[in-house]
Amino acid sequence: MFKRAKQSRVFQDVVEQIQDAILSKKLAPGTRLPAERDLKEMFNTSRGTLREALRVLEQKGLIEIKLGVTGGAIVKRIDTDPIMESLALLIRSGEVSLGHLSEFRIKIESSLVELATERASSDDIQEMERLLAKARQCFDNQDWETFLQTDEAMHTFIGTMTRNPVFQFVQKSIHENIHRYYRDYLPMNHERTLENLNDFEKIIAAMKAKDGAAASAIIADHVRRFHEKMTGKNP
Amino acid sequence: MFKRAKQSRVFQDVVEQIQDAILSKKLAPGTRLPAERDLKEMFNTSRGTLREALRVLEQKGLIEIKLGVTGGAIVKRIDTDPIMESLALLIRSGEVSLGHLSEFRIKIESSLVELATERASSDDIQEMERLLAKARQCFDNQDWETFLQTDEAMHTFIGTMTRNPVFQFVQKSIHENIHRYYRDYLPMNHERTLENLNDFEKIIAAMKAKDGAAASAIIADHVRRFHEKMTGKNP
DNA sequence: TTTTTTTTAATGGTTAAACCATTTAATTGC
DNA sequence: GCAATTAAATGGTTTAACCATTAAAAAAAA
Repeated sequence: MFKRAKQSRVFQDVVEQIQDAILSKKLAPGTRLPAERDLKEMFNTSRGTLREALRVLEQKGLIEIKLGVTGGAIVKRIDTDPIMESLALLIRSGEVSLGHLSEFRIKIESSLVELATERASSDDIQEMERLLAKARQCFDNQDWETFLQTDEAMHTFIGTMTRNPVFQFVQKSIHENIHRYYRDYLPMNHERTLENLNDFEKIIAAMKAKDGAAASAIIADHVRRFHEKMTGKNP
Repeated sequence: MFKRAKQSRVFQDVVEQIQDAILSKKLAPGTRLPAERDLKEMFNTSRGTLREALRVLEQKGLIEIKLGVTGGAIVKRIDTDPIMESLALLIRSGEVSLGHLSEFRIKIESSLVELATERASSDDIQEMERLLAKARQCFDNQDWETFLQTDEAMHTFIGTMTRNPVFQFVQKSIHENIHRYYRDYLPMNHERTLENLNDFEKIIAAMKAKDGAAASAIIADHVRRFHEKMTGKNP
């Protein structure tokens, strides 16, 4: 029913105070906290304990610590990096497999493309075309590493087009982690590259026509082919 | 192109060594690391620096630190708690709104229920019925707090039924964080409670019939009603 | 003997003071 | 003016001691 009341850990109290100040916008991103030697006085603690608190805040992605005379703890804008780092740990530990990830991707990515199509501005579509053109160039140059990067960028950008940060971070997490395997397990080849290019061309066309259902169907098929190859190779 | 080679931070090196040992299963969950005073000798560092490393590992969810004579750093089984903590930070900071979350939920939850229906064992369905019965009891007793808990447990359990940890953690994250708002903004009332009970009754029936499409349609409607009420009240 | 209480020892948590390494700004010398 | 040097502030690290918590061992009581 109840949890223990007080952890008897001073550094936790310091973490909570600074975290609350950041979350309540009392400390804006970019703000520099006082120097360790000053903070330790404010919190009436030792420097070691204060530093443990700063370490935790840094790991949470709330502050960034810089060296040198103008250095110190700077309040960061909260982003999805810590989530992605934790997800990467789950994957590295084997708790989550590539099969799990790509199964999830089949379900989520068609919904995501549909939403992106509804909300796409003409600028968004231009950006997609720019990325596709870049991917084509990589194909011509046989620069598969940059091709993979551009492929990831296209998927991530579709996430951005949803205007919903939840979709954005899910999409970014999934693709960042899938591409890690991708590079390791799948030697790039021309067929796959062409498949990808053709798929994206069709998706952009559907987006221009505001045909969410069509865009959704194309990406579903695109992802399913990928899933089958991956699970076929890594059962 | 390149990142700076060495951070000149000793504790980072300690973090990486221990993290790698855990991820490569050289240190199994439940293993107790040597005492701080021994570890500091092994890494040839000071206790303060070593403790900063342990703090980071603790925050990453890789170890748990206990007090007392049998205490110390114990290797944890990696789970989704750190991801959910980070997501909660994103939400608290305002980077993610309830509208964002529930829009995502509409898209994901029907896929999730469909998958759960495909994979449901008879034990799973029994557990769902047990949870529904508990929810009914809360309704009779007008115990809305426990009702909300049970509602969350049912949604989370549907995630478990997918047998896919990605769906599980997404479902758990979403609902844990939605219910936080739920409690704050929506005074519980009989209509909503009855709606929820009826929805779950239908979903369980569809699961028994292995009718994923039906189960999916019911949950989609269930979530959509919730989304409309929430976005209506929090525009 | 069994139970309760006390003691003990190992562990993490904290403090203090000093020194090292990095970085930028101020100073110096040309 | 410009380059080299110096100085100062900051985080990073070390050391040595003490405090607080916990569970096992020992002692006392029943």
